Amino acid sequence: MTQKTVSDLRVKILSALSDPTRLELLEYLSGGERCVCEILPAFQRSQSTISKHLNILYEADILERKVDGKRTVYCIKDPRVFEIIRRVDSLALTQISQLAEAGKILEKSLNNRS
Amino acid sequence: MTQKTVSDLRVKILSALSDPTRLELLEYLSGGERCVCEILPAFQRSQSTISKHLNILYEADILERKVDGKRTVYCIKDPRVFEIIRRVDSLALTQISQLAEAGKILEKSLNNRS
DNA sequence: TCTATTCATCGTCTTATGGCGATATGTTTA
DNA sequence: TAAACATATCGCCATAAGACGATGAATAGA
Repeated sequence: MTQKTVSDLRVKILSALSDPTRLELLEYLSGGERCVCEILPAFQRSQSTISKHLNILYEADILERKVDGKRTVYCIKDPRVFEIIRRVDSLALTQISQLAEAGKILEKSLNNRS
Repeated sequence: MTQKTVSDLRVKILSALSDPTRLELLEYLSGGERCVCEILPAFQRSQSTISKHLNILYEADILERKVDGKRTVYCIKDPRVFEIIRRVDSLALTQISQLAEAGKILEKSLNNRS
């Protein structure tokens, strides 16, 4: 039995989330389940690349997969994944505003110097 | 000006979080600020490796750094990073329990088959 | 000023990751 | 059963990432 610890799984989940294409895939799937043939035209990546990304999300237990005839349909397994992403976005937004703040202060001191 | 979008930053944050050593570093720093010479003996990694990991967390704006004499002190910049990690853990725990559930069902059906 | 301490950075190696085209597999449809 | 379709997988390449020891730069103390 391949004993999986929470530590292993969380690294796997976070790794799966740390790619721009995969984050876009999740956003795309937030609208509901989609088969690969719907997903493909929405992304400027080769079929093999998209398939690989979907599989990484599936292996991380983030996506669910069901085969329906000759189609394969993917969907979000647990919507809490979006809560995680939203919290990360929130952190990122704070970082951006702090950067902007620092920029203003720098600008001001440069003006005063002249 | 290197324009940073939220998308760029969130990938950077998530990438920084997707490594077991760095997650351990964050846990270690959850107890408060620590200088590198305190951190080092707590980890079985070379000094250069730890330094690099700390820098990745710093570059992702997750850690703050202040130089104090010949020491460098690191601390958590925004405690919300732990909320993110806790949510990921929560997802991971759900996955584990679902795995355990599936295991039981499989076991049962194997017993019935005999 | 010489030495020790603390830490970052460099160079190198090995492995992981993302990308693609080509091929394989399974499923409908003709 | 052959052809067409939908996906997964393979093999390859290029780049990124993690690890380490060695070196460099700054500070503190003798």
